[in-house]
Amino acid sequence: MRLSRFPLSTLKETPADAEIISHQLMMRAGMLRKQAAGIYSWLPLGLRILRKVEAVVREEMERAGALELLMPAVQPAELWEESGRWEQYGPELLRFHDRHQREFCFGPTHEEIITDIARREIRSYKQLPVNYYQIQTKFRDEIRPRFGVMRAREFLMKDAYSFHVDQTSLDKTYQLMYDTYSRIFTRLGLGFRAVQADSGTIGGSVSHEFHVLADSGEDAIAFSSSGEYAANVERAETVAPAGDRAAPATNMTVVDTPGQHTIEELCTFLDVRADRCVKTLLVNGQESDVVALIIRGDHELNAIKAEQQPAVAAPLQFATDEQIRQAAGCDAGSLGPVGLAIPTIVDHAAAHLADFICGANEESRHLTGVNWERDLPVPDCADLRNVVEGDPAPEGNGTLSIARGIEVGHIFQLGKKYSEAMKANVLDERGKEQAMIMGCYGIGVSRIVAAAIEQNNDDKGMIWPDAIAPYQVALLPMNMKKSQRVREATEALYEELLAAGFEVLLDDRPVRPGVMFSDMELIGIPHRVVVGEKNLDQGKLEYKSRRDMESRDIPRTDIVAFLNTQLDNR
RNA sequence: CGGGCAGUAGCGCAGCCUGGUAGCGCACUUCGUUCGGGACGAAGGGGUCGGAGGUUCAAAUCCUCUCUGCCCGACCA
Repeated sequence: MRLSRFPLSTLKETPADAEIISHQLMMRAGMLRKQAAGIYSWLPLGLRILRKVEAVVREEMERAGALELLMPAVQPAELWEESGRWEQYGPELLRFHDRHQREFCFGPTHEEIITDIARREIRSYKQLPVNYYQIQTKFRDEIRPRFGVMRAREFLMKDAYSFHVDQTSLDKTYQLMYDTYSRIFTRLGLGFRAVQADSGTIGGSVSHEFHVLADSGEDAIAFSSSGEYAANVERAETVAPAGDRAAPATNMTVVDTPGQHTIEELCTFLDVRADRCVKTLLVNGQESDVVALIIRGDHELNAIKAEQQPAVAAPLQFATDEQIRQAAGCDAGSLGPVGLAIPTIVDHAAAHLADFICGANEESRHLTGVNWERDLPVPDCADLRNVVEGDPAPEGNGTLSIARGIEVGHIFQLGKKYSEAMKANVLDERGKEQAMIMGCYGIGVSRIVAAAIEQNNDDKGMIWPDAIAPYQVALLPMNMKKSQRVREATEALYEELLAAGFEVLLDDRPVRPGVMFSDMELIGIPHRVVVGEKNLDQGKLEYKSRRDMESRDIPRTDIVAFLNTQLDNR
């Protein structure tokens, strides 16, 4: 491509609403234009990258024997009513109706459609297993779209759905998809981790997420030092402390704590560490009005774990100030478990404390030297908290570390949730009708573009891995306007590189060299060849990798062979 | 949904308090000089100041309503 025919509009200044580096660079490079909150146009430069990601995903899905199809973006409400999700899904589902007042939604995912297809197309176990996939635009009406295409409302996704006659077959395909995803992210040049995950609203049991590691990631993932265990913090299990609780050493004492409400304030006031305190959280109960959850002062409640407790109402909802006053006779900042006459669940770590500190259920009073059994009965124990750095790993040895990740892939074993609800049956070997077992597998294609930038950038701009670079080689003539030799040499080289199969971006604009350099660096073209008079005199060309600090001279005659050695996907 | 901030040229912003010719930088057009790291000079084009209503001789500026965007928001217990 000749840049003289490509409306590249790079910006020196960063648009004010772009917060993270990938969004800033995509805007500055002119890859994207925002049309509305969380809705973007992909301009030619950006689309080339998106299509490359798509191509790698498609190739690997084909290699894994999956079959591409294309389902409608607009889906009829009836199918969603059949699966029960028309009620369940909530405001994230964009709903509308046609001129006949029939209800539709813009698909946020396609379990209903694919299950409908499978129940019509698949009759016999002999046709199984089968794995269908598509690469298609989804819409999820996120509360707070942000970070450009990282968390957009409209986005491009690869979604796949497999159908099986038994669990063994699903296990096999699930493992194949796990391996395929690993291949895809490796080919895309991304640093990633597969982690155990919560399956959320899609349903099902077994599930893994694939995260690109980046500090700007919205998810926290925990992994063990031994490398055997990795899980989203949402579902990473804590291990109950081993051994017996220490024996009480002090008496329970009421202390005056005027104006002390937060754990932090209390710790400073009493000069103790937060792990000597417990905090008491009141949430709405399933049967009782409220339920008390007790966790150690330095720990955080895990909403998913709390919600899974039978006594706790789902979705998790904190008690109002009024409910708290009614249940405990005080405000939230003075709550404690002693003498609290409501159902109570305590986290393992808090249950292991001796001589701890808590609110006295009375304004400006706390209790110190509190001990389970002696001062109050031990309530039900459960895993209620988020894991923290240094916690013991739940499986195997070692401790947990926590890193930030961007979720770019998610695979689930769905089981029969949809096939049973929608009667997607096949005849098995004995001629008996059976609901098919399903798996589903998603990749956020547009999000990968942003994630790749988060992982590959410097102060000059993006640095594309060869596999997804919009163009592989930037060809920059120095002073082409004046120098006929440079012009002729560049034209010849351009044709030669194209003929050799390279994707070349020729900067034939009448601009100064500095502009070319900084533009090519901003848009992250991984390989750069400069044609200048001085080098031509010596029969050489100048090459520089986007990742290198220094350029080097390459004999003109060797350039094609040399570039072939530099590009890692040829 | 709640709280905060902001809408002025494609982008980044000033002007608003104290009403009176709508500005600056980048980008864009033309000419000239320059030409290996975002050049310089000169001359230009581009605006219903988010929208509606009001106050006033006069509104980007003051008042009311409204729309849009951005940021923050379960956890003081």
